[in-house]
Amino acid sequence: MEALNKEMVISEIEKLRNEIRHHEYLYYVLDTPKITDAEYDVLTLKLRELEACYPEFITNDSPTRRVGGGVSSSFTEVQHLSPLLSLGNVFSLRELEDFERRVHSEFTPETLIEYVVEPKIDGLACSLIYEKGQLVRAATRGDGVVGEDVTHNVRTIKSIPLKLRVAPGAEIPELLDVRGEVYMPRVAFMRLNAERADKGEAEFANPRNAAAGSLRQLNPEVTAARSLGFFAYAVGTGAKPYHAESLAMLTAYGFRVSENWQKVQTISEVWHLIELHDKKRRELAYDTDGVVVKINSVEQQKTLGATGKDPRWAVAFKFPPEQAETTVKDIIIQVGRTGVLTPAAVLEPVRLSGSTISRATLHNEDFIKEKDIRIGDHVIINKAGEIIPEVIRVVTEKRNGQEQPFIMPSQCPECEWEVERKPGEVAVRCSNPHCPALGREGLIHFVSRDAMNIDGCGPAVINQLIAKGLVKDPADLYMLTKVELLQLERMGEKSADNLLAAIEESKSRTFDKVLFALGIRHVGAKVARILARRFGSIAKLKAAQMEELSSIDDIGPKIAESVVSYFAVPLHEDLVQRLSEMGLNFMMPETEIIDINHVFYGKTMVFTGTLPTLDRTTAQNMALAVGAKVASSVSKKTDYVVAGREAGSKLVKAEELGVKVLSEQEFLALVQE
DNA sequence: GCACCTCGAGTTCA
DNA sequence: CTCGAGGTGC
Repeated sequence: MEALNKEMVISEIEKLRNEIRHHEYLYYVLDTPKITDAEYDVLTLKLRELEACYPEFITNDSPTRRVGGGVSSSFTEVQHLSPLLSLGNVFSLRELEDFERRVHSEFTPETLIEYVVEPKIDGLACSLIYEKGQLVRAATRGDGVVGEDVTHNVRTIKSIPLKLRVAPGAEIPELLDVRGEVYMPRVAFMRLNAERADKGEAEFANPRNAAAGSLRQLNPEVTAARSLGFFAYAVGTGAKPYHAESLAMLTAYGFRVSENWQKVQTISEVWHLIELHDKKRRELAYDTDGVVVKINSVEQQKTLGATGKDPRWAVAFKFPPEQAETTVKDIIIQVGRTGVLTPAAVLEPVRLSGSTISRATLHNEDFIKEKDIRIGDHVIINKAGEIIPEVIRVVTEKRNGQEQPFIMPSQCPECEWEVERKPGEVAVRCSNPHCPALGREGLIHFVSRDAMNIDGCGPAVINQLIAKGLVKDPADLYMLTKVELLQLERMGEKSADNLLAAIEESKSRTFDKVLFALGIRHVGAKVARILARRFGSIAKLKAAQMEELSSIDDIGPKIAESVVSYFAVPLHEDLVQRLSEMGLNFMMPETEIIDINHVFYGKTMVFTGTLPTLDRTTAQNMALAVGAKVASSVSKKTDYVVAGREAGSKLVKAEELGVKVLSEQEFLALVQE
């Protein structure tokens, strides 16, 4: 009796939930509501009451549970199941045809290639993970590999099903990784900005920024009130053999998929669709910034592969960005930490896609010459990648003859030294080793996030420290006292304590960071790490000669020369000495040092088959940790193949080529030596 | 010697 | 984000 009753309640609740889910689907996904808002409210209220009576039957996928979990204090990082790739951009028919040519060159002439063309929503990419049909995690794109966990906010988006729509009896996928774009409809954006303006809060520049800001709310209730939408456009894990099938599957599972996608076979058809999308984009309720063109067949996608970050099987055609016209008031010169003189245009401030632009980089002398940019010119600017202002061209018809051609100064604006331009180089340099710009910019680099990461020490503070004569080089930072800091403007007790603590804390940075912070030419974050791990200590690095350095992978003669000549300067030697006395790390932890005598050092290794105890990534990481290179296919350059069960063709090839084959056991024994 | 990729360096605004 | 330049593979 008891059990029967319980089942009746559950079935009643579930029936109600499904009804609500269906109405949400009709309203938010299909845009064809069958009931009024009031009727919808009645249904949800009824469900809430029922759930309140039987809290033990509340499930996480219930439509009443979109907002839950309360306010959190931060976002955690999550690794994507497979990377969320970014797409290469094309801006013209010509570039689109180049794409077509590249694709066709990989296949025989008679191969049928189908393209799927879909609008590119201007929002932010997210990955939604469904386990057994339930939404369990949502993450932003981040750097493509690791993103931020925004599950609690994404749950509030009503066009995202908390539970996949699966027909009764149909199979529920174990794991599904849905990729799509979270966006804010234009109406919602305008309403939000109006509200913010009323409250005297800063307005968002565009719907995309608003969507991003809304998704990064710590309180999901705020997100829920922002009426965000979601378009699904791809499947990671769980994809079908054809992209078009994956889209159809997403539609069936209850996602909103752009209804305007089409499958075509030629680039001229693609171009035709792009023109159509461009014409129609103003009529849509949301912003689009282009059109995505993908190869339909996943098998063909795999053949094409990826180059670095971008897949070779898809491109994003970008609509021409917003432009603005303004005048060049002046051209100024900035001196960077390497002594390069960089010209910048001072512009008459102008609004452009949400912000006011007053400056634009002009890169170098050649750029100005090529575009013939003169002081007083009218110019067209846009924002490259929606962020960085760029001068596109001069409006020559508006010239009146008063414009001043730009002449690169022959002296450094900071120290009046003669500047030089080496043959074959674009950059003009001030080579005064005591140029104040070098010291200042060097310090700014030293404290920057990827180097010593000293918080509360921005350019404003650095400039004051130099002006007051408190700091001349990075080592002086570690001698600062609170009394000295309090002399600075806008520096109170609290900020001074924080800054001192941040400086102290920076002493824990590892050697590779310290090496990068020194700012040796051609030694960026990556190269610094390679050098730090290869030599282990500053003493060994200093002792290294040209040949030894340039024999290292990724280090060529230029970098080697730069490193050797850096340490040959007494001033630099002295700096390193003092920093070392201050307690900075000039040694790599033992575990991070690469042993060049290790059997696998510099060897190319391929892992294949199922290893008995390790998973493949772990094994590969172990190999990388001792300085091996991991490759995916066997060639005559391969030194070792580590093979597990069901190793297949790679093992056969290794045997053919006479490459040494190791078992997991042998690999482990050798790697741990 | 050339093509391709990766890295370094400089960059804007809120 | 974009450019130039360094490094490497063909």
